Amino acid sequence: MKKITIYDIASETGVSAATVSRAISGNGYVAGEKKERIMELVDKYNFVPNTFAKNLQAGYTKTIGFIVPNVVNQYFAYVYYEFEKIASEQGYMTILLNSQGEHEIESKILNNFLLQNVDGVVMMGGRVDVIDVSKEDIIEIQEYSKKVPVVLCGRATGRFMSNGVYTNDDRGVEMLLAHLKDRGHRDIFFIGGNDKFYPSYDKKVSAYKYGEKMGLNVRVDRLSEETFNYKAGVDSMKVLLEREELPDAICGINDGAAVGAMNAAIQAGIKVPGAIAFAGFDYTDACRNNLVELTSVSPRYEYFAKRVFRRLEQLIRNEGEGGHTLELFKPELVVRESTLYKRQACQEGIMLK
Amino acid sequence: MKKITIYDIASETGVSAATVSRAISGNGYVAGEKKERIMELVDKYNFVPNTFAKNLQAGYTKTIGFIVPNVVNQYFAYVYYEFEKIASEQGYMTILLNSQGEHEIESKILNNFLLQNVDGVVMMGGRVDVIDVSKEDIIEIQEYSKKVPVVLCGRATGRFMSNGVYTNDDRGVEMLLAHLKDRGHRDIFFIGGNDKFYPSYDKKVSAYKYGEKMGLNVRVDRLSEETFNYKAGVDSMKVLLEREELPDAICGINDGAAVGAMNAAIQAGIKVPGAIAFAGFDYTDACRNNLVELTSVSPRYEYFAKRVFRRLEQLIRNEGEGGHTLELFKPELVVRESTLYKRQACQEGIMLK
DNA sequence: CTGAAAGCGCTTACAG
DNA sequence: CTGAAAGCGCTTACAG
Repeated sequence: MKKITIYDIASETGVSAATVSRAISGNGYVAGEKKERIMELVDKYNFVPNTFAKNLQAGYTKTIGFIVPNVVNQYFAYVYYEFEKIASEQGYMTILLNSQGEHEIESKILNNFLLQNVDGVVMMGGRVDVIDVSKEDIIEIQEYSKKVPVVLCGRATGRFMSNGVYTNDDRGVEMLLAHLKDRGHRDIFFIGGNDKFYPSYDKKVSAYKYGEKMGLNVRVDRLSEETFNYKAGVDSMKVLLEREELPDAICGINDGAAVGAMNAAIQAGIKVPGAIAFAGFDYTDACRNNLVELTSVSPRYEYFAKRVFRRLEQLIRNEGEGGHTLELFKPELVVRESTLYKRQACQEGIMLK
Repeated sequence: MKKITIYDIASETGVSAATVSRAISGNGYVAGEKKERIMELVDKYNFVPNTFAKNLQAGYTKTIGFIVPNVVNQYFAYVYYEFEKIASEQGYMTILLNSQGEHEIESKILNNFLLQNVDGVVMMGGRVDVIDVSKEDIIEIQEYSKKVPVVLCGRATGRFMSNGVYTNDDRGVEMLLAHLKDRGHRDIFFIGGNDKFYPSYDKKVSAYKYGEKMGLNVRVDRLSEETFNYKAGVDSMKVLLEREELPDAICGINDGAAVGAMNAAIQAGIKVPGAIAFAGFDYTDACRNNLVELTSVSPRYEYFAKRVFRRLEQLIRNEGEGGHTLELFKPELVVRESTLYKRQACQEGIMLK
């Protein structure tokens, strides 16, 4: 089964390859009657022009490489989903690869993207977020960013001399604390995460900063070996339950941790919503699929993904400012049942609208 | 900034382009000293051979197109994650696109994959699972499967004259019912899903079949406008709670529905685990991230993905049997807390190990 | 071990 | 409106 080419169509129609090319691509004029005959054959043979030959001319691939630690994590799945949607609309295909957050795998993927001649690369997680990156990991990205347009989804991207687009976590924490304060909460406990990753560390710093500013009693203590998952929340809550006094509100480093803590509290017989407020970050499905719906800081996935795409396309087109830029955008606080009670009202058992 | 080519390297080294090609690709002999000088320049210029020119020769892309309705759904995320892992190991890149289950989007994606010259295509969800597909949708896949190797992840793939690799849901239902019977349950209720999709419809048929075979009182009734999510479970449970008598066990069409039902039961003050057993399908994180861990039928993602990849590669290499094949494989029952009690023991309030 | 040359399949000024 | 021809950047028999 021989591959059909533009030449086969040309000879069968009795025209030149150039004319066939024009007829198919729509660039240039072709007599109506000739065009019809050509298109008939295209249909008959299911002819599809060879992209390589095409790209060899064009010099671009309309392909974007996308790295996440793991799509199974819904945070990354949402960002990718939205990104793919806008990229597809703009005629780009997206290659999604999972790095498992491992720097060697990242390197391998980056290299493969290069060999694949992707037009641009988006990278999330892994070394992008690691506070204590090695010199080599930094240099690799610096060099890489010279070869192909790169957008890193993270806050600390200046060190890579690359471009960053990310949620303004500082604002997110501020909004959440303001909301909790408004509900009358004073003792606020942050659980989950660790100090190795910026998204986690930054929230801690912001929590203390705004806690002080707002006159709240904020405490950040991970309380578990686990870090970014449900179990981290369960473990942490169990530790807290041992203590003489419980906080007014508990914030998880992400929704998973928050829901874990909330469920552990429920299991211990604590009235939720009510006796303790709970909140998380990321606004994943975990917020909804639970006994009590969780208040969460949403990165606004669609908007996020669009900003990433827009920046990447600028770079691909060589538009916009050169050098490396960092764009941070404000997240959105989604208030749900878990923080519906006012501290006061809660003590009296009254639920607010 | 001009693109470096093999010719630039050649002239700067004073050798022919052919020699540079040999040095870089490793095909053919090159004098050690020349090779060194060439590789130095490759390093200096960060030279990466143009894949199009390469592929134009080779005739393949080492690229696979993968369609899912939505990666945000963890079932698909797990399959993709495992597939990408094995595909990457074998030197393939995977393009992941979301169809939202819409047939027009599927068509568009399929066409783009063709233009992209992918070596093969994997398709999940959408029309693959729809019982009442249109003639056109069927023909499209039939024709498509002639142009490029395709593996459909579904049970009813014969109609597409294509290749199928899928979980044996019939066995899954059988295993689950056998387990529930073993625990002493007789009245078993299946909730969620609908009759439009095979994975849902098949489970219903199997449930009745094995129910009868095992002497169980099986009932399948979706009880909700919602179908495959948490809310379907919550709604269904609320309906059941209105009835005079509750079943011994409730099975959700997937984990989400099962957890929704379980949570609604807990909220209504029913003792879980204990008074009612709960189970789901897919073994997603929802099974673990909950007050009570859920028993679930796992598709064994890694194995699943490997079978899909293996079959696709056979097709790409033109190995294995021609014609269209359907491979079904046995899932695995993962037993957890939610079905730990025996019916009898539960009535007496004793938990079993 | 190495170079000249043809070829992969398309596109696009150029000249009519 | 159309054809001949060069070119995109690489690879690979072929002949030394």
